[in-house]
Amino acid sequence: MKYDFKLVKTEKNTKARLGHFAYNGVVYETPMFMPVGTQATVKTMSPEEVKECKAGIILANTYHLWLRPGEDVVMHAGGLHKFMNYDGPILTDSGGYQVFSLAKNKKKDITEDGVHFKSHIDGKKLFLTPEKSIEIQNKLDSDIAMSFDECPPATADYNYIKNSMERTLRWAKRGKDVHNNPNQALFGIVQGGPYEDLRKHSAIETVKMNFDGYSIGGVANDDECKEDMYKAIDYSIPYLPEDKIRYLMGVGEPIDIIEGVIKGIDIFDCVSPTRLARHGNALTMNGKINIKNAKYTEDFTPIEEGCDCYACQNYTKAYVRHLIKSDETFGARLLSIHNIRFLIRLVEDLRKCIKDDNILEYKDNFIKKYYGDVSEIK
RNA sequence: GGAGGGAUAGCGAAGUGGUCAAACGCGGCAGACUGUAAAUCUGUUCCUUCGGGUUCCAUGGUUCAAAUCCAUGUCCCUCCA
Repeated sequence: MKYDFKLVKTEKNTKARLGHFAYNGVVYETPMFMPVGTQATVKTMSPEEVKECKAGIILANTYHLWLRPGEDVVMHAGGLHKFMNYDGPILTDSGGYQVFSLAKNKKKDITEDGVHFKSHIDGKKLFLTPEKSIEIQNKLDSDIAMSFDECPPATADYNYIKNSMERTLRWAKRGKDVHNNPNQALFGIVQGGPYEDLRKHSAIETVKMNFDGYSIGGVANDDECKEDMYKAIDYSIPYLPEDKIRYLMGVGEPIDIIEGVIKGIDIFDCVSPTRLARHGNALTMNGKINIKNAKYTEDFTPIEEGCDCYACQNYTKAYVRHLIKSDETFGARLLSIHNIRFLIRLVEDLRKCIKDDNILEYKDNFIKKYYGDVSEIK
């Protein structure tokens, strides 16, 4: 395995953990936020810009790269790192989430063997199995592969989630059995919705298979409330080993990252910083702002006062607003840089809090600043 | 000088007697976005004290009823001299 994870410290008042993730001679600290680059690119950003934001691991997606350009093309290019020119660690998602998100309103057929569904590009019939997902990820040559799981919708009932979770366990075993790349870590995924018994069972059984790391999935789906997400974490964490990385999949919002860290999560990923950026929104410690709003027309201050990112160091809200309103790609790029850097600054703050044992105080102050006087957090 | 065509909301553009305060696109204003089918999607966009009021170049006319028909004027475009 190319990386080494060490738990360094646990915060005094919570379960928050400080860890060291060593990769190719570089030590990255956890908690960490991982930018998402589904199609082997963090949308609008160059790898150099991603690194300037002090990113560590980034994500790419098995499903998308399988369809286009095809895993063999990436393999012939010399693997994902060479293909996309990123020498930091890369994690590939298994495609399990795409079965849920792409086929949400379309026909799909989830069987014991795998999932039949249709390509979002040309409608071609596709069949993805746990073995196939691992095989593709092997060819992509990511550093961390994810098990192929099912991500049931938040609206699913207990029985559906129970059956789905049990199938995900069988799929995890099948994936692990065919995974034989010593240079690639393989993570298991805990499912089970917001139910304590299901999460517990899923966590215990997944850990028995001895993966290199564990993630909590099926969280932050459409319609899911924060309480259910927090339950999913609380019900899973006690059964995960201390010495392995814990990954909360698809999260997220700044407050959820803070809660996740407090509950013992080490790494996070989320599309929101880059998607929000492309849609004209900037994350700041004083809340999310919509740079398109008329009030920023002549606001010649940085996106966020005190931010050390390239966008804030060199450009004003008025300029970024102009770019976004004019549909210029540079605007989306500057906001993406800022938002990625914002979440990474957030986890930097949290790491310091773990060292200083004052993360709860930080959370209280964050909520006051980010949400203002509003007592209710949506 | 002659022959045609046209003027519709901020802009472009449908509509050619009533169901028109007027499709649609752009622009404007705002909202959503959590392992990216998302540089996407949604709402709203004449005025209003929410009863109603005032619109489709202008003026006059026909009609129960006009953005729509008629007359005149103004401006724009194309073609022929």
